[in-house]
Amino acid sequence: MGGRPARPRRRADGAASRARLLEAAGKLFASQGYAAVSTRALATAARVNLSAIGYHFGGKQGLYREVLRSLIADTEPLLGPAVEHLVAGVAAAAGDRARLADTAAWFVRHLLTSFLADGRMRWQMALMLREFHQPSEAFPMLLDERIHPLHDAVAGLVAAATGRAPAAPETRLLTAAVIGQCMAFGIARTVIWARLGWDRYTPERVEQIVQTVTPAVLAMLGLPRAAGEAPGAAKPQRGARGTRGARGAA
Amino acid sequence: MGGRPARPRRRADGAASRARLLEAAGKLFASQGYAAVSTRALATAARVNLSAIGYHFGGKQGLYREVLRSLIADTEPLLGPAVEHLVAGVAAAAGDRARLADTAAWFVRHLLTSFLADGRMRWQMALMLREFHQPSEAFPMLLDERIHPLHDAVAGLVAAATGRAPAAPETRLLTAAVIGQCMAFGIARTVIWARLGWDRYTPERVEQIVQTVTPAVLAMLGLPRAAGEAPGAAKPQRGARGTRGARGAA
DNA sequence: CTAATTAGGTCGAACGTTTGACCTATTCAA
DNA sequence: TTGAATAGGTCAAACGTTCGACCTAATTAG
Repeated sequence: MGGRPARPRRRADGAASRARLLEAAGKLFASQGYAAVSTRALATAARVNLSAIGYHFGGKQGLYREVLRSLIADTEPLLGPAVEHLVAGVAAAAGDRARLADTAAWFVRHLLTSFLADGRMRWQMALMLREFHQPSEAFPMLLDERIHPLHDAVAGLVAAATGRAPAAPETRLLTAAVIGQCMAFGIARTVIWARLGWDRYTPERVEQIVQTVTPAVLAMLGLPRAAGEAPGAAKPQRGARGTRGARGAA
Repeated sequence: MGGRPARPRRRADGAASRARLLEAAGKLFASQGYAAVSTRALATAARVNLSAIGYHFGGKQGLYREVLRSLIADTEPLLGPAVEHLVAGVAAAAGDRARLADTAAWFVRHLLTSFLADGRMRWQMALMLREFHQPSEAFPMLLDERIHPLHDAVAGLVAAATGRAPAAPETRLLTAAVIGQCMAFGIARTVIWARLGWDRYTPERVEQIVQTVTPAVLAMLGLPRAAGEAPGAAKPQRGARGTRGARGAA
Protein backbone atom coordinates (compact mmCIF):
# COMPACT_ATOMS: atom_id res chain seq x y z
CA MET A 1 0.00 0.00 0.00
CA GLY A 2 2.10 2.86 -1.20
CA GLY A 3 1.01 5.70 1.00
CA ARG A 4 2.29 8.65 -0.88
CA PRO A 5 -0.14 9.71 -3.63
CA ALA A 6 -2.33 12.79 -3.19
CA ARG A 7 -0.68 13.98 -0.03
CA PRO A 8 -2.00 17.51 0.44
CA ARG A 9 0.10 18.37 3.46
CA ARG A 10 3.20 16.46 3.96
CA ARG A 11 6.53 17.52 5.29
CA ALA A 12 5.02 20.57 6.90
CA ASP A 13 7.56 23.23 7.59
CA GLY A 14 8.78 23.12 11.15
CA ALA A 15 7.61 26.64 11.85
CA ALA A 16 4.00 25.58 11.36
CA SER A 17 4.36 22.61 13.71
CA ARG A 18 6.06 24.83 16.24
CA ALA A 19 3.29 27.38 16.04
CA ARG A 20 0.54 24.78 16.27
CA LEU A 21 2.27 23.27 19.26
CA LEU A 22 2.49 26.65 20.99
CA GLU A 23 -1.15 27.42 20.34
CA ALA A 24 -2.47 24.04 21.41
CA ALA A 25 -0.23 23.95 24.46
CA GLY A 26 -1.40 27.39 25.51
CA LYS A 27 -5.03 26.36 25.40
CA LEU A 28 -4.46 23.04 27.14
CA PHE A 29 -2.16 24.37 29.86
CA ALA A 30 -4.58 27.22 30.49
CA SER A 31 -7.64 25.05 30.80
CA GLN A 32 -6.20 22.06 32.61
CA GLY A 33 -2.94 23.12 34.18
CA TYR A 34 0.61 22.07 33.48
CA ALA A 35 0.63 18.73 35.26
CA ALA A 36 -2.72 17.60 33.90
CA VAL A 37 -1.63 17.82 30.27
CA SER A 38 0.47 14.99 28.90
CA THR A 39 2.93 15.35 26.09
CA ARG A 40 0.83 12.91 24.12
CA ALA A 41 -2.28 15.03 24.54
CA LEU A 42 -0.20 18.01 23.48
CA ALA A 43 1.05 16.29 20.34
CA THR A 44 -2.40 15.02 19.43
CA ALA A 45 -4.05 18.40 19.89
CA ALA A 46 -1.39 20.08 17.79
CA ARG A 47 -1.58 17.30 15.17
CA VAL A 48 2.13 16.84 15.55
CA ASN A 49 4.35 13.92 16.31
CA LEU A 50 5.32 13.38 19.91
CA SER A 51 8.97 13.94 19.12
CA ALA A 52 8.29 17.45 17.89
CA ILE A 53 8.01 18.63 21.49
CA GLY A 54 11.49 17.47 22.29
CA TYR A 55 12.80 18.62 18.98
CA HIS A 56 11.45 22.17 19.07
CA PHE A 57 11.43 22.93 22.77
CA GLY A 58 13.63 20.39 24.45
CA GLY A 59 10.74 18.93 26.40
CA LYS A 60 7.46 19.70 28.09
CA GLN A 61 8.97 22.29 30.41
CA GLY A 62 10.67 24.14 27.59
CA LEU A 63 7.39 24.20 25.71
CA TYR A 64 5.63 25.73 28.70
CA ARG A 65 8.29 28.40 29.11
CA GLU A 66 8.02 29.25 25.42
CA VAL A 67 4.23 29.43 25.64
CA LEU A 68 4.54 32.02 28.36
CA ARG A 69 7.17 33.90 26.44
CA SER A 70 5.01 34.06 23.33
CA LEU A 71 2.03 35.05 25.46
CA ILE A 72 3.87 38.18 26.46
CA ALA A 73 4.80 38.89 22.88
CA ASP A 74 1.27 38.19 21.64
CA THR A 75 -0.43 40.51 24.09
CA GLU A 76 1.99 43.33 23.40
CA PRO A 77 0.15 44.78 20.36
CA LEU A 78 -3.09 44.73 22.30
CA LEU A 79 -1.93 46.06 25.66
CA GLY A 80 1.18 48.05 24.85
CA PRO A 81 -0.48 50.78 22.77
CA ALA A 82 -3.38 50.95 25.20
CA VAL A 83 -1.02 51.57 28.07
CA GLU A 84 0.75 54.27 26.11
CA HIS A 85 -2.55 55.82 25.16
CA LEU A 86 -3.60 55.82 28.79
CA VAL A 87 -0.41 57.49 29.96
CA ALA A 88 -0.67 60.06 27.19
CA GLY A 89 -4.35 60.65 27.98
CA VAL A 90 -3.67 61.24 31.65
CA ALA A 91 -0.91 63.68 30.80
CA ALA A 92 -3.06 65.46 28.24
CA ALA A 93 -5.97 65.80 30.64
CA ALA A 94 -3.74 67.91 32.85
CA GLY A 95 -6.18 68.15 35.70
CA ASP A 96 -9.30 68.38 33.57
CA ARG A 97 -11.45 65.83 35.41
CA ALA A 98 -13.91 65.41 32.56
CA ARG A 99 -11.13 64.51 30.15
CA LEU A 100 -9.63 62.26 32.79
CA ALA A 101 -12.98 60.51 33.05
CA ASP A 102 -13.09 60.05 29.30
CA THR A 103 -9.63 58.54 29.32
CA ALA A 104 -10.51 56.26 32.22
CA ALA A 105 -13.72 55.15 30.54
CA TRP A 106 -11.90 54.40 27.34
CA PHE A 107 -9.33 52.33 29.11
CA VAL A 108 -11.85 50.37 31.13
CA ARG A 109 -13.67 49.53 27.94
CA HIS A 110 -10.47 48.48 26.27
CA LEU A 111 -9.42 46.34 29.21
CA LEU A 112 -12.78 44.63 29.53
CA THR A 113 -13.23 43.91 25.85
CA SER A 114 -9.67 42.57 25.76
CA PHE A 115 -10.12 40.41 28.83
CA LEU A 116 -13.51 39.05 27.84
CA ALA A 117 -12.87 38.48 24.15
CA ASP A 118 -13.23 34.94 22.93
CA GLY A 119 -9.98 34.74 21.01
CA ARG A 120 -6.45 34.06 22.17
CA MET A 121 -6.77 36.42 25.10
CA ARG A 122 -9.15 34.06 26.79
CA TRP A 123 -6.71 31.29 27.51
CA GLN A 124 -3.88 33.75 27.86
CA MET A 125 -5.73 35.37 30.77
CA ALA A 126 -6.31 31.97 32.31
CA LEU A 127 -2.67 31.06 31.96
CA MET A 128 -1.58 34.31 33.58
CA LEU A 129 -3.96 33.61 36.43
CA ARG A 130 -2.34 30.25 36.98
CA GLU A 131 1.04 31.93 37.11
CA PHE A 132 -0.29 34.35 39.71
CA HIS A 133 -1.35 31.55 41.93
CA GLN A 134 1.56 29.20 41.60
CA PRO A 135 4.38 31.24 40.14
CA SER A 136 6.86 29.34 38.02
CA GLU A 137 10.35 30.44 37.14
CA ALA A 138 8.82 32.57 34.40
CA PHE A 139 6.71 34.64 36.82
CA PRO A 140 9.23 37.46 37.32
CA MET A 141 9.38 37.91 33.55
CA LEU A 142 5.60 38.11 33.38
CA LEU A 143 5.61 40.58 36.25
CA ASP A 144 8.21 42.85 34.73
CA GLU A 145 6.92 42.86 31.19
CA ARG A 146 3.15 42.72 31.60
CA ILE A 147 1.99 43.46 35.12
CA HIS A 148 4.20 46.32 36.20
CA PRO A 149 3.71 48.43 33.04
CA LEU A 150 -0.05 47.95 33.20
CA HIS A 151 -0.28 48.73 36.89
CA ASP A 152 2.06 51.70 36.61
CA ALA A 153 -0.04 53.20 33.85
CA VAL A 154 -3.30 52.74 35.75
CA ALA A 155 -1.61 54.02 38.90
CA GLY A 156 -0.88 57.20 36.98
CA LEU A 157 -4.58 57.55 36.26
CA VAL A 158 -5.53 56.82 39.84
CA ALA A 159 -2.96 59.29 41.13
CA ALA A 160 -4.23 61.99 38.81
CA ALA A 161 -7.80 61.33 39.92
CA THR A 162 -7.19 61.18 43.66
CA GLY A 163 -4.35 63.63 43.98
CA ARG A 164 -2.16 61.10 45.69
CA ALA A 165 1.34 60.08 44.68
CA PRO A 166 1.54 57.37 41.98
CA ALA A 167 3.73 55.23 44.19
CA ALA A 168 1.67 55.67 47.36
CA PRO A 169 0.34 52.43 48.85
CA GLU A 170 -3.23 53.72 48.69
CA THR A 171 -2.78 54.48 45.00
CA ARG A 172 -1.40 51.05 44.27
CA LEU A 173 -4.17 49.33 46.21
CA LEU A 174 -6.86 51.30 44.44
CA THR A 175 -5.13 50.49 41.17
CA ALA A 176 -5.26 46.82 41.99
CA ALA A 177 -8.93 47.19 42.87
CA VAL A 178 -9.71 48.77 39.51
CA ILE A 179 -7.81 46.20 37.47
CA GLY A 180 -9.03 43.38 39.66
CA GLN A 181 -12.59 44.41 39.08
CA CYS A 182 -12.11 44.11 35.32
CA MET A 183 -10.32 40.78 35.63
CA ALA A 184 -12.99 39.38 37.92
CA PHE A 185 -15.41 39.17 35.03
CA GLY A 186 -12.90 37.03 33.20
CA ILE A 187 -11.82 34.90 36.13
CA ALA A 188 -15.22 34.12 37.52
CA ARG A 189 -16.98 33.92 34.19
CA THR A 190 -18.66 30.64 35.05
CA VAL A 191 -20.19 32.30 38.10
CA ILE A 192 -21.20 35.41 36.19
CA TRP A 193 -22.79 33.28 33.53
CA ALA A 194 -24.66 31.23 36.10
CA ARG A 195 -25.90 34.40 37.79
CA LEU A 196 -27.03 36.03 34.56
CA GLY A 197 -28.30 32.91 32.84
CA TRP A 198 -25.67 33.25 30.15
CA ASP A 199 -23.75 30.49 28.43
CA ARG A 200 -21.00 32.66 26.97
CA TYR A 201 -19.94 36.24 26.44
CA THR A 202 -21.29 38.02 23.36
CA PRO A 203 -20.34 41.54 22.28
CA GLU A 204 -23.70 42.77 23.57
CA ARG A 205 -23.17 41.19 26.95
CA VAL A 206 -19.65 42.55 27.21
CA GLU A 207 -21.12 45.96 26.41
CA GLN A 208 -23.53 45.48 29.31
CA ILE A 209 -20.59 44.81 31.59
CA VAL A 210 -18.76 47.85 30.27
CA GLN A 211 -21.81 49.97 31.00
CA THR A 212 -21.88 48.66 34.53
CA VAL A 213 -18.19 48.72 35.37
CA THR A 214 -17.33 52.08 33.81
CA PRO A 215 -19.54 54.20 36.10
CA ALA A 216 -18.38 52.10 39.01
CA VAL A 217 -14.71 52.76 38.29
CA LEU A 218 -15.34 56.45 37.72
CA ALA A 219 -17.14 56.61 41.04
CA MET A 220 -14.27 54.82 42.76
CA LEU A 221 -11.92 57.46 41.42
CA GLY A 222 -14.24 60.33 42.22
CA LEU A 223 -14.43 61.28 38.57
CA PRO A 224 -17.54 62.70 36.86
CA ARG A 225 -19.55 60.44 34.58
CA ALA A 226 -17.77 60.29 31.24
CA ALA A 227 -19.37 61.88 28.21
CA GLY A 228 -18.79 58.96 25.90
CA GLU A 229 -20.42 56.42 28.18
CA ALA A 230 -24.06 55.65 28.77
CA PRO A 231 -25.17 56.87 25.37
CA GLY A 232 -28.81 56.92 26.35
CA ALA A 233 -30.17 53.51 27.12
CA ALA A 234 -27.54 52.81 29.69
CA LYS A 235 -28.65 53.72 33.16
CA PRO A 236 -31.21 56.48 33.61
CA GLN A 237 -31.22 55.69 37.33
CA ARG A 238 -33.95 56.36 39.78
CA GLY A 239 -33.68 59.07 42.34
CA ALA A 240 -30.90 57.61 44.37
CA ARG A 241 -27.44 58.29 43.04
CA GLY A 242 -24.39 59.97 44.37
CA THR A 243 -21.03 60.68 42.87
CA ARG A 244 -22.48 63.40 40.79
CA GLY A 245 -21.40 66.23 43.02
CA ALA A 246 -20.37 69.39 41.21
CA ARG A 247 -16.65 69.38 41.55
CA GLY A 248 -14.50 71.17 39.09
CA ALA A 249 -10.92 70.48 38.22
CA ALA A 250 -8.45 69.64 40.90
CA MET B 1 9.20 -5.33 79.27
CA GLY B 2 5.83 -6.36 78.02
CA GLY B 3 5.11 -4.67 74.75
CA ARG B 4 2.34 -2.38 75.79
CA PRO B 5 3.61 0.32 78.15
CA ALA B 6 3.77 3.99 77.13
CA ARG B 7 2.19 3.73 73.71
CA PRO B 8 1.30 7.32 72.94
CA ARG B 9 -0.53 6.86 69.64
CA ARG B 10 -1.64 3.51 68.54
CA ARG B 11 -4.87 2.41 67.05
CA ALA B 12 -5.63 5.89 65.80
CA ASP B 13 -9.32 6.35 65.31
CA GLY B 14 -10.29 6.49 61.68
CA ALA B 15 -11.96 9.83 62.08
CA ALA B 16 -8.61 11.47 62.78
CA SER B 17 -7.02 9.99 59.67
CA ARG B 18 -10.01 11.04 57.65
CA ALA B 19 -9.83 14.58 58.96
CA ARG B 20 -6.09 14.87 58.39
CA LEU B 21 -6.55 13.58 54.86
CA LEU B 22 -9.25 16.15 54.18
CA GLU B 23 -7.15 18.99 55.56
CA ALA B 24 -3.98 18.03 53.72
CA ALA B 25 -5.85 17.32 50.50
CA GLY B 26 -7.55 20.71 50.65
CA LYS B 27 -4.26 22.53 50.91
CA LEU B 28 -2.54 20.47 48.25
CA PHE B 29 -5.40 20.53 45.76
CA ALA B 30 -5.75 24.27 46.27
CA SER B 31 -2.10 25.07 45.75
CA GLN B 32 -1.26 22.63 42.98
CA GLY B 33 -4.49 21.52 41.38
CA TYR B 34 -6.17 18.15 41.29
CA ALA B 35 -4.06 16.48 38.63
CA ALA B 36 -0.75 17.70 39.99
CA VAL B 37 -1.23 16.04 43.37
CA SER B 38 -0.52 12.34 43.58
CA THR B 39 -2.19 9.99 45.98
CA ARG B 40 1.21 9.31 47.47
CA ALA B 41 1.81 12.99 48.12
CA LEU B 42 -1.62 13.15 49.70
CA ALA B 43 -0.94 10.20 51.99
CA THR B 44 2.49 11.53 52.97
CA ALA B 45 1.20 15.00 53.77
CA ALA B 46 -1.60 13.57 55.89
CA ARG B 47 0.79 11.11 57.57
CA VAL B 48 -1.53 8.32 56.53
CA ASN B 49 -1.11 5.10 54.64
CA LEU B 50 -1.80 5.23 50.93
CA SER B 51 -4.66 2.81 51.24
CA ALA B 52 -6.51 5.12 53.58
CA ILE B 53 -7.59 7.20 50.59
CA GLY B 54 -9.35 4.27 49.02
CA TYR B 55 -10.66 3.09 52.35
CA HIS B 56 -12.19 6.37 53.51
CA PHE B 57 -13.17 8.00 50.23
CA GLY B 58 -13.18 5.32 47.58
CA GLY B 59 -10.34 6.98 45.73
CA LYS B 60 -8.73 10.25 44.80
CA GLN B 61 -11.87 11.59 43.14
CA GLY B 62 -14.03 10.79 46.13
CA LEU B 63 -11.55 12.55 48.37
CA TYR B 64 -11.70 15.65 46.20
CA ARG B 65 -15.48 15.67 46.26
CA GLU B 66 -15.47 15.35 50.03
CA VAL B 67 -12.93 18.15 50.37
CA LEU B 68 -15.28 20.43 48.51
CA ARG B 69 -18.22 19.27 50.55
CA SER B 70 -16.44 19.96 53.81
CA LEU B 71 -15.29 23.31 52.45
CA ILE B 72 -18.90 24.37 52.17
CA ALA B 73 -19.60 23.15 55.67
CA ASP B 74 -16.48 24.82 57.08
CA THR B 75 -17.22 28.24 55.61
CA GLU B 76 -20.80 28.17 56.79
CA PRO B 77 -20.19 29.57 60.31
CA LEU B 78 -18.11 32.37 58.81
CA LEU B 79 -20.26 33.34 55.85
CA GLY B 80 -23.75 32.23 56.82
CA PRO B 81 -24.27 34.62 59.75
CA ALA B 82 -22.62 37.44 57.79
CA VAL B 83 -25.05 36.96 54.95
CA GLU B 84 -27.96 36.95 57.36
CA HIS B 85 -26.63 40.04 59.07
CA LEU B 86 -26.32 41.77 55.72
CA VAL B 87 -29.86 40.94 54.70
CA ALA B 88 -31.16 42.06 58.05
CA GLY B 89 -29.10 45.25 57.90
CA VAL B 90 -30.41 46.16 54.48
CA ALA B 91 -33.97 45.57 55.62
CA ALA B 92 -33.43 47.56 58.81
CA ALA B 93 -31.88 50.47 56.94
CA ALA B 94 -35.20 50.92 55.16
CA GLY B 95 -33.98 53.56 52.79
CA ASP B 96 -31.71 55.33 55.24
CA ARG B 97 -28.63 55.66 53.06
CA ALA B 98 -26.28 56.36 55.93
CA ARG B 99 -27.31 53.16 57.67
CA LEU B 100 -27.09 51.34 54.35
CA ALA B 101 -23.54 52.62 54.00
CA ASP B 102 -22.70 51.38 57.48
CA THR B 103 -24.07 47.96 56.65
CA ALA B 104 -22.17 47.86 53.36
CA ALA B 105 -18.94 48.94 55.02
CA TRP B 106 -19.33 46.32 57.69
CA PHE B 107 -19.89 43.61 55.12
CA VAL B 108 -16.96 44.66 52.95
CA ARG B 109 -14.71 44.55 55.99
CA HIS B 110 -16.04 41.14 56.94
CA LEU B 111 -15.62 39.79 53.42
CA LEU B 112 -12.08 41.13 53.03
CA THR B 113 -10.85 39.97 56.40
CA SER B 114 -12.37 36.56 55.71
CA PHE B 115 -10.90 36.31 52.23
CA LEU B 116 -7.46 37.52 53.20
CA ALA B 117 -7.09 35.67 56.49
CA ASP B 118 -4.22 33.26 56.73
CA GLY B 119 -6.12 30.30 58.08
CA ARG B 120 -8.22 27.71 56.33
CA MET B 121 -10.01 30.28 54.24
CA ARG B 122 -6.86 30.90 52.27
CA TRP B 123 -6.72 27.57 50.51
CA GLN B 124 -10.48 27.32 50.51
CA MET B 125 -10.64 30.48 48.41
CA ALA B 126 -8.02 29.09 46.07
CA LEU B 127 -9.90 25.84 45.70
CA MET B 128 -13.13 27.66 44.91
CA LEU B 129 -11.29 29.66 42.31
CA ARG B 130 -10.12 26.48 40.66
CA GLU B 131 -13.69 25.22 40.57
CA PHE B 132 -14.75 28.45 38.92
CA HIS B 133 -12.28 27.98 36.17
CA GLN B 134 -12.67 24.30 35.46
CA PRO B 135 -15.91 23.27 37.08
CA SER B 136 -16.09 19.68 38.25
CA GLU B 137 -19.20 17.70 38.97
CA ALA B 138 -19.28 19.37 42.38
CA PHE B 139 -19.55 22.88 40.94
CA PRO B 140 -23.35 23.08 40.99
CA MET B 141 -23.33 22.22 44.66
CA LEU B 142 -20.81 24.98 45.35
CA LEU B 143 -22.91 27.36 43.31
CA ASP B 144 -26.14 26.57 45.09
CA GLU B 145 -24.84 26.50 48.62
CA ARG B 146 -22.14 29.18 48.66
CA ILE B 147 -22.24 31.45 45.63
CA HIS B 148 -25.94 32.07 45.14
CA PRO B 149 -26.72 32.92 48.78
CA LEU B 150 -23.76 35.31 48.94
CA HIS B 151 -24.58 37.00 45.65
CA ASP B 152 -28.26 37.22 46.45
CA ALA B 153 -27.54 38.92 49.74
CA VAL B 154 -25.15 41.43 48.17
CA ALA B 155 -27.59 41.95 45.33
CA GLY B 156 -30.13 43.00 47.94
CA LEU B 157 -27.70 45.64 49.15
CA VAL B 158 -26.93 46.80 45.63
CA ALA B 159 -30.61 46.94 44.77
CA ALA B 160 -31.36 48.99 47.87
CA ALA B 161 -28.52 51.36 47.05
CA THR B 162 -29.27 51.84 43.36
CA GLY B 163 -33.02 51.54 43.40
CA ARG B 164 -32.98 48.79 40.81
CA ALA B 165 -34.58 45.38 41.10
CA PRO B 166 -32.50 42.74 42.93
CA ALA B 167 -32.79 40.39 39.97
CA ALA B 168 -32.02 42.97 37.29
CA PRO B 169 -28.96 42.20 35.14
CA GLU B 170 -27.38 45.52 36.06
CA THR B 171 -27.81 44.71 39.74
CA ARG B 172 -26.27 41.30 39.36
CA LEU B 173 -23.34 42.63 37.36
CA LEU B 174 -22.64 45.35 39.89
CA THR B 175 -22.91 42.72 42.60
CA ALA B 176 -20.32 40.62 40.83
CA ALA B 177 -18.11 43.69 40.52
CA VAL B 178 -18.29 44.38 44.24
CA ILE B 179 -17.58 40.81 45.29
CA GLY B 180 -14.99 40.41 42.57
CA GLN B 181 -13.15 43.43 43.83
CA CYS B 182 -12.84 41.89 47.27
CA MET B 183 -11.79 38.52 45.87
CA ALA B 184 -9.20 40.10 43.61
CA PHE B 185 -7.00 40.87 46.58
CA GLY B 186 -7.04 37.21 47.46
CA ILE B 187 -6.65 35.85 43.95
CA ALA B 188 -3.87 38.09 42.80
CA ARG B 189 -2.10 38.29 46.12
CA THR B 190 1.28 37.54 44.58
CA VAL B 191 0.83 40.53 42.30
CA ILE B 192 -0.43 42.77 45.10
CA TRP B 193 2.50 41.78 47.25
CA ALA B 194 4.94 42.44 44.45
CA ARG B 195 3.39 45.86 43.84
CA LEU B 196 3.39 46.88 47.49
CA GLY B 197 6.68 45.28 48.44
CA TRP B 198 4.91 42.90 50.82
CA ASP B 199 5.70 39.29 51.50
CA ARG B 200 2.43 38.39 53.17
CA TYR B 201 -0.78 39.86 54.54
CA THR B 202 -0.74 41.14 58.10
CA PRO B 203 -3.76 42.48 60.00
CA GLU B 204 -2.43 46.00 59.48
CA ARG B 205 -2.08 45.49 55.74
CA VAL B 206 -5.53 43.97 55.47
CA GLU B 207 -6.80 47.03 57.33
CA GLN B 208 -5.12 49.19 54.71
CA ILE B 209 -6.96 47.30 52.00
CA VAL B 210 -10.24 47.64 53.88
CA GLN B 211 -9.67 51.38 54.12
CA THR B 212 -9.11 51.52 50.38
CA VAL B 213 -11.84 49.19 49.18
CA THR B 214 -14.62 50.35 51.48
CA PRO B 215 -14.83 53.92 50.13
CA ALA B 216 -14.50 52.52 46.63
CA VAL B 217 -17.44 50.17 47.08
CA LEU B 218 -19.54 52.88 48.72
CA ALA B 219 -18.77 55.14 45.78
CA MET B 220 -19.73 52.42 43.32
CA LEU B 221 -23.07 52.13 45.05
CA GLY B 222 -23.57 55.87 45.35
CA LEU B 223 -23.66 55.62 49.12
CA PRO B 224 -22.27 58.25 51.51
CA ARG B 225 -19.02 57.55 53.32
CA ALA B 226 -19.80 55.30 56.25
CA ALA B 227 -19.45 56.66 59.74
CA GLY B 228 -17.58 53.70 61.11
CA GLU B 229 -14.84 53.78 58.50
CA ALA B 230 -11.77 55.92 58.27
CA PRO B 231 -11.62 56.49 62.01
CA GLY B 232 -9.11 59.29 61.71
CA ALA B 233 -5.78 58.13 60.41
CA ALA B 234 -7.31 56.54 57.39
CA LYS B 235 -7.38 58.90 54.48
CA PRO B 236 -7.50 62.62 55.11
CA GLN B 237 -7.43 63.11 51.36
CA ARG B 238 -6.20 66.08 49.48
CA GLY B 239 -8.61 68.39 47.80
CA ALA B 240 -9.97 66.04 45.21
CA ARG B 241 -12.61 63.68 46.44
CA GLY B 242 -16.22 63.12 45.64
CA THR B 243 -18.88 60.83 46.95
CA ARG B 244 -19.38 62.97 49.97
CA GLY B 245 -22.48 64.70 48.73
CA ALA B 246 -24.96 65.55 51.46
CA ARG B 247 -27.88 63.36 50.80
CA GLY B 248 -30.21 62.54 53.59
CA ALA B 249 -32.62 59.69 53.83
CA ALA B 250 -34.40 58.55 50.72
C1' DC C 1 -13.84 -14.57 83.96
C1' DT C 2 -12.08 -16.25 79.85
C1' DA C 3 -11.77 -17.21 75.01
C1' DA C 4 -13.38 -16.67 70.44
C1' DT C 5 -15.36 -13.62 67.10
C1' DT C 6 -16.38 -9.42 64.83
C1' DA C 7 -15.69 -4.71 63.25
C1' DG C 8 -12.88 -0.84 62.11
C1' DG C 9 -8.55 0.65 60.53
C1' DT C 10 -3.67 0.38 59.03
C1' DC C 11 0.04 -1.45 56.49
C1' DG C 12 3.42 -2.95 52.71
C1' DA C 13 3.37 -4.82 48.35
C1' DA C 14 1.97 -5.43 44.38
C1' DC C 15 -1.38 -4.59 40.05
C1' DG C 16 -1.73 -2.63 35.19
C1' DT C 17 -1.50 1.84 32.99
C1' DT C 18 0.39 6.17 31.70
C1' DT C 19 3.83 9.41 31.97
C1' DG C 20 8.10 12.26 29.96
C1' DA C 21 12.33 11.47 27.94
C1' DC C 22 15.00 9.32 24.67
C1' DC C 23 16.50 6.81 20.48
C1' DT C 24 16.94 5.31 15.66
C1' DA C 25 15.26 4.91 11.12
C1' DT C 26 12.87 7.31 7.61
C1' DT C 27 11.27 11.10 4.76
C1' DC C 28 11.35 15.20 2.20
C1' DA C 29 13.28 19.99 0.52
C1' DA C 30 17.01 22.16 -1.06
C1' DT D 1 23.96 14.46 -0.52
C1' DT D 2 22.79 16.90 3.36
C1' DG D 3 20.18 18.41 7.16
C1' DA D 4 15.83 19.59 9.21
C1' DA D 5 11.77 17.25 10.64
C1' DT D 6 8.73 13.16 11.43
C1' DA D 7 7.40 8.48 12.66
C1' DG D 8 7.35 4.81 15.69
C1' DG D 9 9.10 2.56 19.44
C1' DT D 10 11.52 1.66 24.07
C1' DC D 11 12.49 2.80 28.68
C1' DA D 12 12.40 3.66 33.78
C1' DA D 13 9.64 6.07 36.75
C1' DA D 14 5.42 7.38 38.65
C1' DC D 15 0.58 7.04 38.54
C1' DG D 16 -4.24 5.45 41.00
C1' DT D 17 -5.96 1.40 42.64
C1' DT D 18 -6.41 -3.03 44.85
C1' DC D 19 -5.26 -6.73 47.78
C1' DG D 20 -4.43 -9.74 51.81
C1' DA D 21 -2.20 -9.70 56.08
C1' DC D 22 -2.28 -7.57 60.29
C1' DC D 23 -3.48 -5.04 64.49
C1' DT D 24 -6.55 -3.52 68.18
C1' DA D 25 -10.92 -2.61 70.68
C1' DA D 26 -15.33 -4.03 71.46
C1' DT D 27 -18.63 -7.75 71.57
C1' DT D 28 -20.29 -12.20 72.39
C1' DA D 29 -20.41 -17.29 73.86
C1' DG D 30 -19.35 -20.49 77.14
